[in-house]
Amino acid sequence: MTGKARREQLLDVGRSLFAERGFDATSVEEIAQRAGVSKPVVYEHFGGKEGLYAVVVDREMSQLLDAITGALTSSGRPRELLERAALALLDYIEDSADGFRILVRDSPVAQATGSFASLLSDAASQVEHIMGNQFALRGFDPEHAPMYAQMLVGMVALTGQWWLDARHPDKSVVAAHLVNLAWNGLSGLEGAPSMSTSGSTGTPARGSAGG
Amino acid sequence: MTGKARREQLLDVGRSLFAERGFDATSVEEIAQRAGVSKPVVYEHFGGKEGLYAVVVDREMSQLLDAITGALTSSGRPRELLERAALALLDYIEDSADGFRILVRDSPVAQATGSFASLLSDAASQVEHIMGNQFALRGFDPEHAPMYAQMLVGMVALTGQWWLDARHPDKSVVAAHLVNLAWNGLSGLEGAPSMSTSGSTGTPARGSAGG
DNA sequence: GCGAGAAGTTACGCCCGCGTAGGTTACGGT
DNA sequence: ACCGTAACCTACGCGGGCGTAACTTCTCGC
Repeated sequence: MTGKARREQLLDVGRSLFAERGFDATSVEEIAQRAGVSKPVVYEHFGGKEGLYAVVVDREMSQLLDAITGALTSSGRPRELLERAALALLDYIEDSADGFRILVRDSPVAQATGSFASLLSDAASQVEHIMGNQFALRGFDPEHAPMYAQMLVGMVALTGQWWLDARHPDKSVVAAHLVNLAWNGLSGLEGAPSMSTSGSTGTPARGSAGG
Repeated sequence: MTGKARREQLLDVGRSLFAERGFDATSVEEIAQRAGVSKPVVYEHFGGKEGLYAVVVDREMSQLLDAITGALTSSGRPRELLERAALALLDYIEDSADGFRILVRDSPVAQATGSFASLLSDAASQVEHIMGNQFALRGFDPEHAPMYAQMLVGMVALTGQWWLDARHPDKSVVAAHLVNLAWNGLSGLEGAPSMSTSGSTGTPARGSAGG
């Protein structure tokens, strides 16, 4: 097998194992064994366990970050951006679940350099920028923008983490409900929200429930 | 030193170290050393590293869970319950930061039995119950209640995680803004929300000059 | 004063998993 | 035919950290 191909295979195997067991509990021996080779091959390609892990994390990080950044920097009203960003995350989770598991389940290595927390704060700062503008328009204290950004990011991120296992309802429905909550709040919740891209209908009932 | 006292001391030292380095990276040797004793003492009291860790996690789990459950099962309108639950979490984070760090930073051991994820899903199921009632009153699909519960819990939890390091603004302000977003949504956001009740630990909400 | 037991110590065995040294096969160019 | 190189293997050194065995105070209650 050619070196390049072997390298990619090892990355696949490593990603899968790291997702399943975590960094510490995964041995180089096991990675090699599952790839059908012996240990030194791994060292040949990545210089060690941390090297392989670093590449895996780096790829996943940039993939997810690109998707989210793309969504947040596209043109449209803030509500649409939020919707796209949520959907981007769910898309990523759907077809790269292992990668997401790795990012969520930090590691001693990535802790310092680039962890999931840093990715979240990166996303949050983008949201923060958008919100800062809106706050300025409405005359709110812009100092609170970071906090609200954090709340939104947290809501989306942990909902994604939940959906990772639940996988139901469909991601577009989840995204619609996320936007529903974020936009309308519990007091003005719509019963059956829909994506803004496919038209907006619903029951806008801004009456307080009391109770 | 008496056995009971030594046991408590080891728990303190262990909590601190586990919070700082994580489970794997913390050695029994180090725990013993920082407590001013030798390794076998730890084994005498807890049977091993996992034993000590289990006790630490169990205490933190039940402490936090009790606080949140207490808030969510108290009497009042749902909005007040949310507010109290958020404040309960922030209270816990404030005076037990190390414990919170441990819960967040799961471990290979606790993964199966009781991890932070299980605590979240526990909290979520309580929220879910409350929301199910509200959904029924409003004629919404109750099947979506778990999802909204997850969103709320996620929002609060990750905001707490952010506040763990930020520590600003004051926790009562954070709670007020959490409720603001959850209740009013971005479209109906208030500029300077205030608590509907005073803080549980006697720290009253500070009125700040809104923009 | 003196045994009993609680509290603690030093020293060791052992396993696991990382990383490396040195040898083996296959294949393309000359 | 023959050398060089790329891919790969078996086998080992080594360290760290868990858990334990056997020995030493220290302090009571009598």
